[in-house]
Amino acid sequence: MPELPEVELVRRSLLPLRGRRIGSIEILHPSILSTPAKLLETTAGRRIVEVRRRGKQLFILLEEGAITLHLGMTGQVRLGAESQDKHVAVRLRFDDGSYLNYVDPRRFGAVGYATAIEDFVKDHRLGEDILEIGLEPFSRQVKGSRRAIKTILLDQGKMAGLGNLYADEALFQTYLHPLRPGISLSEQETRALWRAARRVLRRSLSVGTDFSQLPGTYLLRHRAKGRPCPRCRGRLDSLVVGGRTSIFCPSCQAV
DNA sequence: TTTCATGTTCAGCA
DNA sequence: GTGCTGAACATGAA
Repeated sequence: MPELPEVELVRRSLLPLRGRRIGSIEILHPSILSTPAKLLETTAGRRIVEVRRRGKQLFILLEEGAITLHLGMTGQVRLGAESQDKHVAVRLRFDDGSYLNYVDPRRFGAVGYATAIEDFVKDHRLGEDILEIGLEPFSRQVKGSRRAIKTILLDQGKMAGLGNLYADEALFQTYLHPLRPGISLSEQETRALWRAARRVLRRSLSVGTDFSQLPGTYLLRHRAKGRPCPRCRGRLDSLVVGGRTSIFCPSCQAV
């Protein structure tokens, strides 16, 4: 599921929950809890007022406090009936008898309780949302570091929302090698990257994150080592940066 | 059977 | 303090 566009779709799907009151909370896989179960259970009886997102992090705002939700690598939200899936980690029952099932086979996700979004953002050092960040702060983050640009883009404390796939896409569209030190980017390259990152996320959102509906020139449609680059037909290559596999075109994205 | 995966965090080390 | 690597978490798909 989870990079910014996928999480944003989940946020939108949760908006109809506004106004509903939480009846009870069932915790089936406690290992995904990021705060004590007791805290989460105190939300029983409270009404949902809004659903917000910052990067890949979701906040279900209540009359008081918020339920925090991160989809990890395989998290899914299923609304409606009570799911019997063995991977349901947390289940909320609402006053109208409907359910929110949080399903997460790998259990890398996290569900918890926060008093306020601002506290959570501070505690988890979450950077500004990549769709919200202005060119100036983006540029400061990029040019203020000697680290590989790919690593900077993935650092949720610098800017929140880009994951491995969309970071590669933004670099591909900007002809930048993933290992280029942030500090080495020109003004022009930095601006192009800022634009590309936002463009790519919005475009994916506009097609409901269905990659097959993205333009054929997108790297996302061809992400595999050895396959032809959609621009120059050269062979795509891979490289591990910051522990993640980067797919790039060695000829379009020269160091 | 083995490898790899759209994420995050932490220990260890230079 | 900076920054890199590897491991850990747990499961399923190729």
